[in-house]
Amino acid sequence: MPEMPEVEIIRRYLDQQLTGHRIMNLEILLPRQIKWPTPEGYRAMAIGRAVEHVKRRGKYLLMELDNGNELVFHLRMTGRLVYEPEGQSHDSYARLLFQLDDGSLLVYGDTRTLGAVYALPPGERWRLHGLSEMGPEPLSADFTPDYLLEAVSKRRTPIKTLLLNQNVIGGIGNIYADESLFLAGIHPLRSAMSLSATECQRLFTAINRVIAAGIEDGGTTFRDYQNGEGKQGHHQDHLMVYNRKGELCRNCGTPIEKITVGGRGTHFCPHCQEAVQ
DNA sequence: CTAAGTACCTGTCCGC
DNA sequence: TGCGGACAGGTACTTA
Repeated sequence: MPEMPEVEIIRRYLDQQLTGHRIMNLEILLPRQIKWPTPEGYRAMAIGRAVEHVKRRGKYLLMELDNGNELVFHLRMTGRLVYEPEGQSHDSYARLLFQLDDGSLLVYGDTRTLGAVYALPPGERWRLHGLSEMGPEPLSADFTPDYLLEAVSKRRTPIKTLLLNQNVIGGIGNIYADESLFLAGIHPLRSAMSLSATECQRLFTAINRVIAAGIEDGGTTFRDYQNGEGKQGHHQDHLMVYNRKGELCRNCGTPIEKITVGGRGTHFCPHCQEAVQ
C-alpha cells in the first residue's frame, strides 16, 4: 500500500511518539508476518528494549533500539503501523501488538498479510536484499539527473517499469510512478533507453516534485493507507492520472486511459504524454 | 544479466 | 440479489 511519502509520514509520527519508550511485551497474533528471525528470536530481540529513533529507507521503516538492533517493517500492500496512546487496538486485522512502558500500544495491522517484519542485529542488513541493494531515493543527494540518465541508458524496459524497480530508485510505487510520468510528459511505455537527456532531466524534476507533494499532503489514501495516528492522507485529491480512468485530464480535457505495463495498472493522458517511440 | 510469470493473501467492485 | 473473476499503494521466487 504505502509508497515512500506514506512511509515517511508514518515515520515522522512514530519517531515523535515512540522515541524513548520501552517495549514491555509483544503479542504475536500472526507468526508468519515475522520473516526473520523466528518469532521467539524476534521477541527476545525486541522485548525490554527502548526505541531510539524511527528511520526510513525507501518503503522500509526501521526502528532503532537501544541495544543496536533494528526492527524492520515493510508494509507491502495493506500493512499499517498505528500508535494507540490508550493501549487499545482498533484494528480488526491486528497482527502484532507492541506494549510500551507507558501503557500505550503500537499495532501492526495487515489485511492481506503480505507485509514483512524483521529484527536485525547490527551489520545484518545484507540479509534483506530489498534493503541492502536499494537504489538512491528521490529527494536525496545520491539521486541526481546524471544518475537517472545513466540508469535509463542501459535498459530497454518500459520507463514505468524502471521507475518501479527499487534497485534503480528506492521508494517509488505505482501511484507516484504514474504521476511522475504525467508531470514529465512521458508515455509510460517508452523504452527507458529512448529518453533524451532533456526528458531525463524533466523526469528527474517531476519525480522529486511528485514525491515532495505527496509528503506535504500527508500521503495518498484510497482504501487502506493510514498514518501513524490512524488518519488518512490528502494527496488523492491532487492526483492528475492515477485512479482517474475515463475522467478528463486536468490539463487538456482528454479522457485518462488505463493500460497494463509490467503487470501493473498504468494511467496516463494520451495527449499530454507523447506517443511511444 | 533481463524478463515474464507466479505466488503470497483478503476484500471489493464490476459485469453478467 | 448472487456469483465469479479481475483487480488492489508490493516484492520475491522460479523459470525461460
